[in-house]
Amino acid sequence: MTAPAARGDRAAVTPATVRDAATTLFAEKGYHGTALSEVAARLRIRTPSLYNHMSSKQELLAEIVLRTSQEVWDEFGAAVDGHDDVVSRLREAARVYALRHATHRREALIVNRDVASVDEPVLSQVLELRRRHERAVRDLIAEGADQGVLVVETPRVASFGVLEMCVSVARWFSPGGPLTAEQVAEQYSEFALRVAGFVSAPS
Amino acid sequence: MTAPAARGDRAAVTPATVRDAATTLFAEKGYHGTALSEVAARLRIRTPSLYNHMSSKQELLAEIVLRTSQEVWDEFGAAVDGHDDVVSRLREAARVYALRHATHRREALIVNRDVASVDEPVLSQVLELRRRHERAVRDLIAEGADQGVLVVETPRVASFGVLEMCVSVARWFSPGGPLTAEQVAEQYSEFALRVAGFVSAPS
DNA sequence: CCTACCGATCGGTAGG
DNA sequence: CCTACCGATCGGTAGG
Repeated sequence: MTAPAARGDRAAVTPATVRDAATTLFAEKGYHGTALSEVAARLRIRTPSLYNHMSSKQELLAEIVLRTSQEVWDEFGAAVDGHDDVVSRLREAARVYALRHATHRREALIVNRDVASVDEPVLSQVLELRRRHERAVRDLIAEGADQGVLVVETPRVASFGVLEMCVSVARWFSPGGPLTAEQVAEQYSEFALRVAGFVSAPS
Repeated sequence: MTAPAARGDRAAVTPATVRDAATTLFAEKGYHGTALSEVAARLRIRTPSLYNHMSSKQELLAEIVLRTSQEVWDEFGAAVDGHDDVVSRLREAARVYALRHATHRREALIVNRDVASVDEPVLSQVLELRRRHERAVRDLIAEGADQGVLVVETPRVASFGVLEMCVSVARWFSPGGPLTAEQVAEQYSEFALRVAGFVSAPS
């Protein structure tokens, strides 16, 4: 346990910097595996000082998870907007979802690992946003199957396959790797169409 | 905190029943989110009595994770064995991997959530087993691409897509749902071939 | 932003 | 298998 450094060595602490430090540590060690003393140490302050910028550890988690879930739903809407055909809508939905999981890896890992630790009433809000997103993608695939442009046995299974494949980008992608987040998202949007049974040259 | 029930109300406690109770709770609440007192309560005994059947909480986690990782690698070997062509090998590899994640959901959730909490030297053994499995699947896809029976931009990306898609079955599959584990595994093995760019009727 | 401190709970041990 | 108990650590508060 080292003492905090002198004033000049540390940046200003704000609610945003506290949330950012918590995001890094929750992603790395999990919500229950992270002590607030570790969050404080990252910011070079003492644990009680954190309470000038947040109200509780639970609030930090709830904010991270709710904000992320809301952004996912908003991005989905923006992505499918302006595309009329179901294949383009599915492609864009998968692209933005995969892209987010490459560019917001920490938040994605927290949501997928610790969403069950979020207290009510936020938990219900988060689950509702997730359900809406899942439903929208499932409906997209079902619609494509009805139109005959997609070929799937079970839309529900295919939609889980597509969505969870995109989610998992957060688990292996590295910003320092050979591919950019955009390149990976592009490949994954192609994977999504393949899983959904899209054939560019129908027979 | 209720007292343990009378003798006749509880089954015999053994190392296996302790591990099973821990598996259920670790999967549900995470390793750090689970107290040994909860494991004991599930077995209707007091916390110190657990130590007659295990040596530490960490040992429980290490056993679950190592055993599962070893089984994944063994199953992969058995699945590809006896198949000569790369497409059949990939199909069977994906099928058994998806099937395992539908039938061993608790263990899968623990491995994917808490593997980083496993202490050395077990952690290194686990990571080595995972690397071997990943490498074997990547090599399978690369080989198929070389032969021209699979079409992928980047074998590494496609192999992550395939593997992580199968992993995620553990996150949504329900044994009481409309599909059996075998039916889901069959669909996922088809998804895997689609992601890897297999076309049954080559042009 | 800090020191001092709180009650609660944790994993684990002693010793039957 | 239990009761009794340990030191350590947790999230959080008091009061500057």
